[in-house]
Amino acid sequence: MLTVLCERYSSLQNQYMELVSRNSGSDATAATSKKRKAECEDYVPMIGFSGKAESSFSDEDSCKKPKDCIKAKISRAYVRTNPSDNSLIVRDGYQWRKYGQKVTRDNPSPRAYFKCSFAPSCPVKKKVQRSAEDPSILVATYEGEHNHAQHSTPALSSLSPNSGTSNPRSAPVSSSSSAPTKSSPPTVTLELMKPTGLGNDTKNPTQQVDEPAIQKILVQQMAASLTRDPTFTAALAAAISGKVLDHKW
DNA sequence: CGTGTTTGACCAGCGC
DNA sequence: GCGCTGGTCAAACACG
Repeated sequence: MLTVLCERYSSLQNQYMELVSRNSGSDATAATSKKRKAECEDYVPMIGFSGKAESSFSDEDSCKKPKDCIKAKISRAYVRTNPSDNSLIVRDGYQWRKYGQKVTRDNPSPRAYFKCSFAPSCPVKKKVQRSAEDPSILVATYEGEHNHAQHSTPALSSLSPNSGTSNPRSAPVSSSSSAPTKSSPPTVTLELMKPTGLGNDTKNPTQQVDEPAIQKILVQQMAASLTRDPTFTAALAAAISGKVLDHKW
């Protein structure tokens, strides 16, 4: 089931990338041309899975005007959530304090403004808004870099804008039942490996598992531990139903 | 009582 | 200069 899930995830991601690349030439540039000075990023959206996402980074190659980008590193993360969930909470391992919310012109859903709880010593800010195209996707824009370590849910470290892409050799699935904040309900994180990480990446034979039996045992153990977690099954059902709906493009 | 959220008001940048 | 818009402030409020 996980393999099928990965394959469908890959194909859906490819379709989404195609759509984005098609639209980026016309709508995106027109829409961003009227934006203010701070919005100088180009984005390569990467949709995550089951409420979590891979971050996309635009620090070095996106800013055409260096003067606009000196003050803060800007990155953006796309997070898939349950569309019925109205909260603008993106759990990325850091603790945030909300200081404002605003309805913007180009998007009917409100935009929430967060500061790192370590402010003012940590200057990082975060903006979270639902995607206008797909309400199930939260767009989190990070400004600045944390000058401290994460202090909750290290399992979500791959969501951090400063941590980069998660290591494909790390555990592909992690569950987190401990809520870092009182307002965040317990969730299950499903960080699926990309297809290249499943052992069929011929470019990097040293990372392949030599013994299929070990792989099989690992998969069985992961599946057993996951199926024991009722929150995982609920989250998986929600993710699959969301993907099915997304497929009707 | 301390901490975090909500929300209206205010401010600054930008285009006309 | 004026109006629009995004971003921030801060008092009021909620909650444990």
